[in-house]
Amino acid sequence: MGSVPPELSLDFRPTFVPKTISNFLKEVSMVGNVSDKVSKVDAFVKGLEEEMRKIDAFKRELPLCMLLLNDAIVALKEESMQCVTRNVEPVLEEFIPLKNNKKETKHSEEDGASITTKKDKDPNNNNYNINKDKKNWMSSVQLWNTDDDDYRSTDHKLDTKRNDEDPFQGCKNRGSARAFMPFKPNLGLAVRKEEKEEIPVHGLTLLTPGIKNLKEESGSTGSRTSCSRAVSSSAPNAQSNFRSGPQPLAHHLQQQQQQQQTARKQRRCWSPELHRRFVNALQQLGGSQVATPKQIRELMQVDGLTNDEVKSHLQKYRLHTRRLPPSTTTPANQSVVVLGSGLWISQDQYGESSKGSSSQSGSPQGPLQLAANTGGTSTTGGDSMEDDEDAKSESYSWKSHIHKPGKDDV
DNA sequence: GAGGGAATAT
DNA sequence: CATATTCCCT
Repeated sequence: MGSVPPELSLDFRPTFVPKTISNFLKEVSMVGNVSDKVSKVDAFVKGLEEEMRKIDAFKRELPLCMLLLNDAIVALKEESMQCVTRNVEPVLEEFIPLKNNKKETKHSEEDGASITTKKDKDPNNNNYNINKDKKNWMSSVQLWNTDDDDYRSTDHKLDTKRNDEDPFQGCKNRGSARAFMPFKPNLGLAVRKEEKEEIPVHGLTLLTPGIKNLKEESGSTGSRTSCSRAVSSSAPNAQSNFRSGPQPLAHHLQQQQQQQQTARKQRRCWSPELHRRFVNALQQLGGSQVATPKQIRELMQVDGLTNDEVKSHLQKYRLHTRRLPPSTTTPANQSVVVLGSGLWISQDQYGESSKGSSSQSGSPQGPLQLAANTGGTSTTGGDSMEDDEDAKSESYSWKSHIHKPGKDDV
């Protein structure tokens, strides 16, 4: 951190030649190596920032300078980001449907699944015939979905706020359930650290429903998470409810303990946005095989997300992907075959709401269920992808995102 | 504690 | 069956 970029140091070395931004960009664009590219840009930005700091004292005298500098910085940063996110020597991974595992038990290392150049040989194309029809799994855009929370009770306010950055906007329901989380009456309290009702995240908010389930440390030191969550009577398994009679306290405790033992955390499903971040993080970290849960979690910057959750997600992700051999050519802008945007989404919760038929009422766009879009975006083209996120469906699955490059996918 | 893998629950 | 959580081991 200490080093001063050449642009700033007083000793002008030959390395530093002032150039216009457009020249600079031109130059950078010629650089093949992405990381070089990025570091070049970053260095430049650094210089600009330093410059800005310097003239900060004179900002009143040089307002336009400030403006220009700022403008340049922002633009370059953007550029840099883009380099990183989409160009970063994409770690090529492809999805493999678990189902077909049988066939390709192993040895499918060199599957050619990919990008463009190889069409002459792909022996196992059949393996990868993915259902091109994507039943994407997201039905909401929220970060987490859980089965538990009932949406019907939320009275969406649906105000017209639609920030582009607000992941909520697409949310079917409870889009704006920020300040107040309508919980079921019976499960009143007990919000534990993990189950914060909402967690602001970089413009993302992560909602978790009220209750995951109870789990406390039993006296026997055994349990790992000694989370003392309030024992609301409405555990998912609601066994507790049944006999809440006048029984001795000991009994009660026992029951609680049993619950704790048996009770599991409510399943939370990954929203598209969340998953997008996940994938993004993976890319930055060099692929699912090398990224570690913690790193991923930190990169994702999602509050409330636990290592375990990431780990689990990662585990599954790895199951579905295989690293592709660093393709010889690697033109740096070939797109990666990553699952575009699937996320876990809860399984039931959507359809069945008995009373508030309009359950999802909130969704601004109306209840688009299974989007009919079957068109697989042909990834080959360039870096346009990850746009299929709007499709919503009730189901989720990795396979729905597998993409087969070959035109003839059978 | 973190990571990986596997058992188990949903 | 697929996914999510938890357990076990290192």
